[in-house]
Amino acid sequence: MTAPKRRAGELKDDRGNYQPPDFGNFGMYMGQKKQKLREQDDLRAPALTSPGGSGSVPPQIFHGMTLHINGYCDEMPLQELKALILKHGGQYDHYFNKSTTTHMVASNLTPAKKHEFRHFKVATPRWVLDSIAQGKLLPWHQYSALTMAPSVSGQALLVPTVHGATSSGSIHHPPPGHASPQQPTPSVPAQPPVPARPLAPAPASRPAAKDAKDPEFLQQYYQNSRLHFLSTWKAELQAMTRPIHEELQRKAQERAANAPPPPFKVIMHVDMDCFFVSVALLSRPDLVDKPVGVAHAEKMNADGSSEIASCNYVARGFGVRNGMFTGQARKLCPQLVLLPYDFAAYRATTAQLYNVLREFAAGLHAVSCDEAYIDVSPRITDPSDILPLAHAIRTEIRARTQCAASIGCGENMLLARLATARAKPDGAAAWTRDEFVQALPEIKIRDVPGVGHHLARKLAEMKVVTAADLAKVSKAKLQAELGAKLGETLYGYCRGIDERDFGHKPRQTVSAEVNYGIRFDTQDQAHEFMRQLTREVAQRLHSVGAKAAHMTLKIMKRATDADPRKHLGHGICDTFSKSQTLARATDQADALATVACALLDAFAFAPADLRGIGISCTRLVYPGDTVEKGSRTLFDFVRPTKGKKEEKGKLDGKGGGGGDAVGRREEPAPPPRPAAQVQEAARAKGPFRFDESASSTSEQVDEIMAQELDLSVLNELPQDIRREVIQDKRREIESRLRRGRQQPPARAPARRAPSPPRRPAPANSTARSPPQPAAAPPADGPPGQPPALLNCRALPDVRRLLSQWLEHSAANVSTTDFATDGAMVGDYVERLVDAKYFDIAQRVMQYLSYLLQARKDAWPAPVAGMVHAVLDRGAAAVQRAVGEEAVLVL
DNA sequence: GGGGTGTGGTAGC
DNA sequence: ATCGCTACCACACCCC
Repeated sequence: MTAPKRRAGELKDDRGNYQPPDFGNFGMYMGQKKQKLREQDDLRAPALTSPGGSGSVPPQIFHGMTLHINGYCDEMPLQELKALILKHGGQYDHYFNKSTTTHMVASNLTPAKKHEFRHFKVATPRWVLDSIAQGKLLPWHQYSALTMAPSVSGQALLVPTVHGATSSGSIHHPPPGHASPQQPTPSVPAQPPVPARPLAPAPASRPAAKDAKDPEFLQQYYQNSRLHFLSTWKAELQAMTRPIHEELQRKAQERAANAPPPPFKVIMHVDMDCFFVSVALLSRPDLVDKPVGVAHAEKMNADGSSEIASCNYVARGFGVRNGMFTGQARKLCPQLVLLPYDFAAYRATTAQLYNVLREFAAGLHAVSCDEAYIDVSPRITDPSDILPLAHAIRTEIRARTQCAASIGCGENMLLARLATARAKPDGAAAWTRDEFVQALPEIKIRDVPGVGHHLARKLAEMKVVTAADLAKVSKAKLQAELGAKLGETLYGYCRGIDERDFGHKPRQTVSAEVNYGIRFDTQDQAHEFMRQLTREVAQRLHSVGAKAAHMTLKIMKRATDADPRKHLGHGICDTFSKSQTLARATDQADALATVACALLDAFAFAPADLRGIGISCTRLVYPGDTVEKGSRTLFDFVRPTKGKKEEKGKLDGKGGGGGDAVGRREEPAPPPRPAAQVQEAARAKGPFRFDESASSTSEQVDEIMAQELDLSVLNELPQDIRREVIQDKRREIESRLRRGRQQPPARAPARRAPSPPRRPAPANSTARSPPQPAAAPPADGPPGQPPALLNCRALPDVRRLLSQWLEHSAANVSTTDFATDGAMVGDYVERLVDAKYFDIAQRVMQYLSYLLQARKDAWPAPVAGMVHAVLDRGAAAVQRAVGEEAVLVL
């Protein structure tokens, strides 16, 4: 407990909270979007990225790139430079972010910065301007800002002018084809090697964190871990593609209404070929026909023990494989070229890939950053359509990403997936079930989905090596040997049967673990690391809008002294886990840390034996999530009945309160009423009805509980006693609240501390006059009434409806049909724009942005996601209508 | 037979 | 050096 604290969080880049100066009317919304969502923008706005769109668009030379401007720019105002970048297809990071920023622009860098960004692509503004002038992307390294003479004082301490300019080779970057295959090629060809380190410690740059004792370790580690990248990016992708999938399905169903149903199901499995390497080769075209791998490696030596994440087919020809250590790979292939990771570039390419997919798909299921399933059934009328379509998709992917993709096709995910193996590299293949069954002997059991290392060995013992062998085993035997479920699944698989579908479920787990660099001498160090890790987990919980009611600690403990090569790896370990139900659901790092440390101590392991630590949070609770299944969303209450627009909906009060732990009684269900009356009723009750009643009460109670209960004490109690204590406390607080609340606050749900100041109306608008009807149509607009949202036409009514709808959705996540609801509101915004009610559209969007900002802390992710989706649609509609890129690219 | 906990396997480059 | 993550599933075994 004596270890120094309170610094680990500081370096976290604060991606939120950034308000751009002014970028048009939608700057507010666009600017407030987290950078994290930039990929989502890309995913959602194909019009922005598709080449050959409208003729007036300037050449999108920075397409797929994300630039960050560091410090001042000598040549022109920053805003102007930024606008130029955006106009030419680039994205912009207000803050440098290692996982999204692809290039940095800087006129000059301090020595410390030079060191800090020594591995990064940093070019001068000239690069941007010259590229634009020439209408094409010039090689950044010819404009490297890292090799410019330092223009600030203090560099006398540096060795660099010598090093930086010459030995770094940045200015005279080896031209294509230069790399000598015989020599151990420097492994960082795409980026300028490291200038010499300052002799005196520069304040901004510190030595790389070695192990988990270092307070910077976690941050640095996650920035460099490929598996962390893969996992987190996958989770983000799935969250992003969920609404897209539902939108695609909705559209497909609409179309299906007046068209014959697709004659059969066609699923495609799209997979980029050796993804990391393909992306790396974009900046090293000279290496395309050389053996190349991607790995961590400053220098290439024979005993390198970093893992090769991805290698190209040339390298595979030498026997090099993914996952192999670099040293071993070098023995097989001395001329192997190793390139560094470039996570930001992978992100950019992924976004482009998914952009293509959504244009072709009627259903989308993200598997990873380079791999997805799409349902293309509606595009197929005859089996002979399948492969041409696959090739068309491949062609489009190549055009947009410059990388090769392979596609497998089949009637289900299994057939598609296994067809891909046959399609690779750079091809397409399709399988009917019969063809698949014919091919069983050629399918190695290890290639069957769900069969990993362990299972393959087990099956080999049963003399099962190919899928054909598998098919010979009876279902009973498979189930006896492998378990009921797995046996059943595999029995079906080797007959071409796969029941899986594109189910997109919300996340049930949020976890973080580190099994590398864990080296502690004292338990205090372990505790300090635990605090960092819980801080990380808390942040992730927060970002998905969940609290956790249960936590599991996973420990890897050294099993032998043999820690052969990877001296910071975990080596051979035993793993242990211990879990604990929390006194109440929380997303607070401190509370998580208290429990995690207690769990760790309960193991009583020697700190020096620890090799890995993981924290996993489950039983996630989203605000107001305690509703019983089967209740209805607010929209059921005003939603037109299936199929018919402008019909009145049913009123179903059951879901209204969004039952909660406090045990509030449900309201009796009033009889159905026309929507207009519903609106009247809603108005009478005032906005934020749901907040004031159920969820806010429960949140308030939670809040007070959090303050008044000592979690660490509570956790010492036996479970049943603990439950009693908690329930007593709850009752006490509730009654206290009831007594203290004579007249409920007008509209002030209890909220966590750091929420933005509440404002009655959207930011920029002048004082609102609530009861007024909507603004009149614009002078140049069409005559007549603006479009309505469920009979609400006037702006105040629309606002009220939106606010109720969102609060209700937030309180009923499990039963809300986000796709339908989001689509309905999205349609409304589009109709406003299409009918040229720009001012109303703008105000509606501003209001949504405002709600998003003010309430995002209280909203579960799907609600925020849905609002984002609506805003994205609105923004896209405005762009179409107004035809201005600059407004929106942000 | 309904709940819990702890363990282990798999997937992506 | 070197960056061995993370979500989900299924199971065995325990308790009542």
